Amino acid sequence: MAPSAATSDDLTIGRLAREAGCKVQTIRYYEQVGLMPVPARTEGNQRRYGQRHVQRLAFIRHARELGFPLESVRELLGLSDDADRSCAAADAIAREHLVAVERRIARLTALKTELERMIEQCRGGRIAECRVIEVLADHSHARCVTDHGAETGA
Amino acid sequence: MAPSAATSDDLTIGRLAREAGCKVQTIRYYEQVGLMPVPARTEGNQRRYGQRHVQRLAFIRHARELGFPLESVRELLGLSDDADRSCAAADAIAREHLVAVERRIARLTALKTELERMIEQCRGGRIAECRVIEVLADHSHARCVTDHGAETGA
DNA sequence: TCTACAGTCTCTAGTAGCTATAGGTTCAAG
DNA sequence: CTTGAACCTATAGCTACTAGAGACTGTAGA
Repeated sequence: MAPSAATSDDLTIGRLAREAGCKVQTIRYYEQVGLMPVPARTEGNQRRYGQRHVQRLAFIRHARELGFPLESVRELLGLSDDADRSCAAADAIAREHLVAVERRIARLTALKTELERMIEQCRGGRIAECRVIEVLADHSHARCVTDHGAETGA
Repeated sequence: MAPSAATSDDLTIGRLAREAGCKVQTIRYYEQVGLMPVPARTEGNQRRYGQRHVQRLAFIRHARELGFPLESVRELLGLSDDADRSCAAADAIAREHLVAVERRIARLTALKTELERMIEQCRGGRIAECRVIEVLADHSHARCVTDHGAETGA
């Protein structure tokens, strides 16, 4: 066989980013926090990547797209490195994440209901009679369905 | 009538926080970013609050609990100060937020489906055959339902 | 070989919305 | 007068990036 050029590290960070569909900065960030291994460098100090980097980055990005926090991604990566271990741990991480997602959905659904009620009741008059403002100003009179807790961010 | 003691500014920041169900730091933060008006101070430089502050903070907290970002809260507060204006603007803000919430629900529901599929297929063997790891490692084989975009954070 | 210029480098700061800590001061009760 | 809880300011930290400045590298064309 000829020496495989396929595994040589010849991808620039820009190309890797394009293949993974993420930003160059993001890759550098992953390296910084230890999710991506330190790559080879050219004499001019530029990073060069190979196939293992492509795969690793794909794994990370996919996990992120599924909403796993970086800390979980880190654990999953660690697990995936050891092919013989039981996959119970990976399963547990996925299940936990699923529960978290379900909680967020429930929370957002409650918010949605309340927002709909609020908007529906608005008759489009003056602020003084505005149902939206009114509800916000007075939680008790609004007799909110939920005691809507902490989920707030975008 | 007796001079109303009810409107004098005599609440400490700690008491205000307890009434609003938020942290002391949060109130100071709201003051810093201009959502809460600058309160009176004692000779010893401690903040003292009155009823208008209680109401304003309740408004803010309630809007936050409904998931409005601070920027929207700011606008809503501005609108609520002018009782004669049309409430169309307030209505628009609420509707926009509702749309955002609905988008997030849709996104999370797609994630939920995919996580469920992934977990369900896991037979609990070794990592090498773990469906969870496999799906993460290889997006194409996983034939994901969604091209699940950007919603990731907790 | 020289020159452009796109791409890369490091470092720093910014995003949202708080939360936590440090080190010091004030208030109210005993 | 003393104690201790609550208050003060200022700063850093959280997640997961993203954007920018200012300098350097790699490569294609003349």
